[in-house]
Amino acid sequence: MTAYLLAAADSAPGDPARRIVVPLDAAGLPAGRGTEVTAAQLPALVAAFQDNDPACRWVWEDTRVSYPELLRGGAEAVRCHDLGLSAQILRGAVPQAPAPLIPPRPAWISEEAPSQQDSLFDAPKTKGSTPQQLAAEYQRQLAALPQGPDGAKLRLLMSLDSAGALLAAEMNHDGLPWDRATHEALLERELGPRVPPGSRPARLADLAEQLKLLLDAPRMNPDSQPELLRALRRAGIDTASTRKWDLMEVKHPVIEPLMRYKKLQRLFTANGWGWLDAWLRDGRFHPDYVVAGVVTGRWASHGGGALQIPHDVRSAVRADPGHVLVVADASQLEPRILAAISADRELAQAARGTDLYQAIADRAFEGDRDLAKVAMLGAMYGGTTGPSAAMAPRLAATFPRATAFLEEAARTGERGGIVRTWLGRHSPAPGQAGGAATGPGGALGAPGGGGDPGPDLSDDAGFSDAEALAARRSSEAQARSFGRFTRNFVVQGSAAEWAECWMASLRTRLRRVAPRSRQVFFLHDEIMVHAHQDEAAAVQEAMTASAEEAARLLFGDIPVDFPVSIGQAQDYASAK
DNA sequence: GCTCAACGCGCC
DNA sequence: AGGGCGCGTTGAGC
Repeated sequence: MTAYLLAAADSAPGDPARRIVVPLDAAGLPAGRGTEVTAAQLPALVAAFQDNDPACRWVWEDTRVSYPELLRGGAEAVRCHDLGLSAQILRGAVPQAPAPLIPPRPAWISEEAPSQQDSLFDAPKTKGSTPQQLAAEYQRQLAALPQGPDGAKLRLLMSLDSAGALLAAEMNHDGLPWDRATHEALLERELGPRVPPGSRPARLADLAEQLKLLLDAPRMNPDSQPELLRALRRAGIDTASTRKWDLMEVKHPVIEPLMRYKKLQRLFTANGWGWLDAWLRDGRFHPDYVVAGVVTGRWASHGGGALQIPHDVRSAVRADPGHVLVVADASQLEPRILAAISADRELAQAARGTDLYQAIADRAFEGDRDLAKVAMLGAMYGGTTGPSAAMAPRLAATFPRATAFLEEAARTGERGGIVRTWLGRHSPAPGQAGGAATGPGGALGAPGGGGDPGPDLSDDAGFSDAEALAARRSSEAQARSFGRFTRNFVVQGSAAEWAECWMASLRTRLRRVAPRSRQVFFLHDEIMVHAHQDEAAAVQEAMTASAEEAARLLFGDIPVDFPVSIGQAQDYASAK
């Protein structure tokens, strides 16, 4: 298999941007001078290379920069090696390796203002990497992979993220078919006619007036959480917050209309007419996907909340005439992944067949499926309270290897350690993780080892005993929080690898068996294909076959099933 | 005028 | 005292 490096060529100021394609040998070294062409000529050249060499791989710095230009020119890459994503994988996995020769990739790239980005193809004004630098980085990455199975897994992980990046660019290019009329009819039915910016639609205005009356708070703004909370308290409602969850416990005439207000307000602000104006182009929604944008390796997205489309709004996702939406999701993916990565034979047995939770229930919970589900989810998320905690011992007795695997991951995190997914993606070090998982210790210092109570701060000037105790409590709470993070990381991250493998396998398969059908959406454990009606059956078969291939590629021949449930319909809401 | 944190809720 | 996200609003602070 040949690899070709695709990079921006040096060009003199004022010259049109040029691209260069350099063949690489097996070691990743340039094998020749390469071919230099204009941007407009590039898609045809890429297609010609692939016709000659259908198994070739394109090596480039950032798929999000290089690939859209090819897609716009009508060319599709068969496979690629994304140097940025691969460097990101290596950075965590092979800390002793030399530093990358290219700068870290930006979190995301704005399509609206590409000229303001330091992107690869903005040459010559920006300091883009040279072909020589990129070839050297490719060589460095191949050399940094350890020998043996760990290296092979990391290599597979790089391939998967790279394939994901190709698909992400393709799905962004094609867009998700979206019917504005259906969406607008839904908005009008729920909210009333569209109103000018700055005012509330009729239904929201009515409900707001009702809330003010019921709470006897004529000046209250229900969109202001502090004002709402004060008004609720004044009305004698004892609630910890204005959260839906807390309010459900309360008995008061205001609760029902308040819940309705919150739901409609959410629809209005997150997926209302403004959303349509901002994100819909020519009947398609074009979200920016960020491959491995989540620390666990899951995809993230920017713009329009692509991964949080509410169920009610999904009816607006509609197939074109002559097409159908085929939607598949992996059933109970995470516990099945747990069975595979922990090699728990009993859990693997339970994972044969389509209803894993019932099988767990039959083994450990006298057939109580709900209890089994709560217990299993609690074990994977680190639940420490309620029924999930109460059922933990029974789960541990029945599935000792799986529970020990999770406990080990949690203890590693509590010590401030690092865990890895099945293919070797590493968790961030404590304090490196973005968001809530800030790691144990924090500014007060991580606990040194398991059981270490931490430094005695009471000797330090300015700390009272009470402050020292509070600091220690906070430090221990942070350690437990990081333990829950690493506990979940190993499962969520490995599941993301399986799903990306499933998705990449399907991408290859569809080009063979359903060339007029396109993958248009990917949501953690769910794939949507906009299928030509003549190909819908072939798409379904491909989805099942790809799931089997993903399991085999990741885990080999193990006795764990990964069933996918598939539905098809004209719209997304009906297809699930 | 801007940025940022907190809150709350949508998805898995 | 349950993991991971994105995003809209409000309100505080600069």
